[in-house]
Amino acid sequence: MRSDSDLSTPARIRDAALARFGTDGFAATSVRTIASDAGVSPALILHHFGSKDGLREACDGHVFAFFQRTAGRAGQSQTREHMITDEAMTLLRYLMRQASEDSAWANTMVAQVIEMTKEGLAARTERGDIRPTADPDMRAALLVMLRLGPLLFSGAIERATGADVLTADGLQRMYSTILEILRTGIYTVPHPDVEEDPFELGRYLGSDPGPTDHDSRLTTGGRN
Amino acid sequence: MRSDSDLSTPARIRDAALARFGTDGFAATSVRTIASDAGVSPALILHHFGSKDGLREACDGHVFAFFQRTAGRAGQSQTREHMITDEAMTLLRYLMRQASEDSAWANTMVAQVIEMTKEGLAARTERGDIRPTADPDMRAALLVMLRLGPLLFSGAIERATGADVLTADGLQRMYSTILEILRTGIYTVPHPDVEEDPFELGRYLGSDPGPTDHDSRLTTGGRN
DNA sequence: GCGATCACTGAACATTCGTTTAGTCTACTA
DNA sequence: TAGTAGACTAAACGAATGTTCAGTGATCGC
Repeated sequence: MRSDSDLSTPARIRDAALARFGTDGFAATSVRTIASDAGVSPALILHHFGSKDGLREACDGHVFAFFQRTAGRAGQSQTREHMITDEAMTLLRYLMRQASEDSAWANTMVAQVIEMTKEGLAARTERGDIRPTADPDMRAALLVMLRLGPLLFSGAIERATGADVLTADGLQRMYSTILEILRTGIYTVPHPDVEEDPFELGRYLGSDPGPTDHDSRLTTGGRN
Repeated sequence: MRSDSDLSTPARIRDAALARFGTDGFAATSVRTIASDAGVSPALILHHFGSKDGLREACDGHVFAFFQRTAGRAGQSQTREHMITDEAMTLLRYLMRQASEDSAWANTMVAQVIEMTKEGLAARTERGDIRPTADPDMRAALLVMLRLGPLLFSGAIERATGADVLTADGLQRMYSTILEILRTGIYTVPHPDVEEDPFELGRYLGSDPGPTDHDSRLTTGGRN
């Protein structure tokens, strides 16, 4: 295990940026915040990376390089361990955050992940392990979303389930349930009546959690 | 169909804010942008809502009121239509965006959606329609994520599948595939060997899509 | 007609933002 | 040992941010 101080200064800055961009988003994170996290001056960041955008590109590059590296070890893993390391989780979260903010690079990257997932599923379908589907692209996309999307909603998921999916324990619990769903689905029969669908949005909302008086302003009009 | 000009000015401002906050996020959206969208001066927004935060609370309240209203019509829908209206989609996207930005209100709201989904699933499990599960909370959370999470990743999904999940057609295609997964899962046998899991992250990444020179800065050092 | 009220705006406010500049300190090289 | 290069910072820059303020014009009750 390397400690933060073992890293070069640019790498320390980049890691601080990755964490902040991943949790708070690009626009909501200031250069000064990253500088403070990394223990350097704001000017040094621009000295090394040219601009805030340049820093983001360095983050993109680091994410790509990391997965490029781990991709080389794919299929050679000796363990049954599917767990994500803390480092990979930070990078995946950054990637998904960037995609949610519609970064062209991140969108293409996620699309590639979906593509490779589709290919993996197709290969196993040919071998008979995986069911064929009417829409392989969409199925692969949804499976990637199911696995990586929750990284951006850890707060809501924790409130609902008590599990923090950003920790190893919570992630394990999530993966178990994902596998359960992918094994048998959720219906007892393959062709259920979906009319009474549990996702009908109308029945979704309960009591208002907020401290706000909400729409009242729209009727009382202004405040002067 | 009402047009924008039929709405009161505060409502028009609020709708512009909902759209912008939902697509770009709260921090990345300026009061001036919303004012321009709504065709008013920035000062008027603060006249009606007090602050940018007050405007967000009004958005929260509107989202809550909308679903509170449609919840009253739950189970009474005469059609088999599970489609989301454009308005509901905008509001759901706003809600998920807020949750992804860790808004306490949105997190609680999404947690409530998960809770009600869990209750719906439990009731149907008792009737024998839905399989029991070892982790009802997590399953409900994942189903909600599967359905609503993609609203924040429409760009990546479109790049991978060609379907824009923010339109009725794309959404229909997504829902069909979700139902397919929930009917039978993806495995041909209920207890597959998950060691060779299609989600293993190592095999995920292909060629770099970016125009960036990436990590090179970290080794060449600075730019001066 | 008159005062009050309220929707609404232009201009300015203070703060924060990303960025630039000038300069210090350290380390290596000739 | 003089000189150069690069890591690094304090201070300031202009632009953008959220917000305030003074004021205009219309509407309404009296």
